[in-house]
Amino acid sequence: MTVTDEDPVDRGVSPNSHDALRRALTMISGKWKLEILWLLYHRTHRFGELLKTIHGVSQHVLTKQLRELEADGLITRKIYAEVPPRVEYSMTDATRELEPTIQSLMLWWENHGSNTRGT
Amino acid sequence: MTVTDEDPVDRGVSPNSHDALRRALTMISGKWKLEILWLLYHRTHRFGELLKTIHGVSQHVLTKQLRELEADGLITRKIYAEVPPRVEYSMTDATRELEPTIQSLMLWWENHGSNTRGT
DNA sequence: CTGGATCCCCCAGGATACTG
DNA sequence: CAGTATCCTGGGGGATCCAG
Repeated sequence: MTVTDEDPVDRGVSPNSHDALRRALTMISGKWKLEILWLLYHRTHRFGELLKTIHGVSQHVLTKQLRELEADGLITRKIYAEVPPRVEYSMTDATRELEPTIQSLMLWWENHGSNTRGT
Repeated sequence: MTVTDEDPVDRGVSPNSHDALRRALTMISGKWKLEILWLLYHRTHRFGELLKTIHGVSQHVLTKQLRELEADGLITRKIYAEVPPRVEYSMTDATRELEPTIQSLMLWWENHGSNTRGT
């Protein structure tokens, strides 16, 4: 320990780690992203399914969030060139490996976070 | 509302977990919160120290983020009734226990997140 | 069915100035 | 030194309509 206020390395991370962290958080901080990922953890979903299942989200926003998740490599978008268009979204390896972290956060929340400002 | 057509898979979580999760994420999603927490992991800091160390943040915003963190029980604010006002911020138990989760997220980022958009 | 294009609202966050 | 009080802007997210 002996953290002399000048020793940036002590937990095995670089000084700018919080910066990378912020980006990581941003990737999953969209209002519906967690719910989307959650559904995709179970199985592949079509756009319409997501729209129906996630109550309260509009196509516009859902599309946007999906696009962002895709750009961040968190989900895969597969388009079927059929007459009634069909698009399926599924998770990626990255998403799957993220799950333990999510679990970790959830556990923490249950222990410490849920009893503060309940706004 | 419960999950609809899929089996209650269970990764040890309740149906509405994504909701709680979002709140947990929100708690640490402020633009400077991670950096603040990071500094407080090392040691207690005064307001002025944080303001100087965290480049780019204004008093206004820093104050706001600190207030939010405090309201969420992530930091402690101690005021010394001295002539030159002194206020010290330090982390709480909750914060300390959150660290592994943060580490987990960081590791994930290094493995999967850093090679997508953003560089 | 999927998902653009528009318009709107709200608020986190930035800049600046003023006090106890 | 620490913290308010204003004012301002960008962008996330909502609603609605149009299109391939």
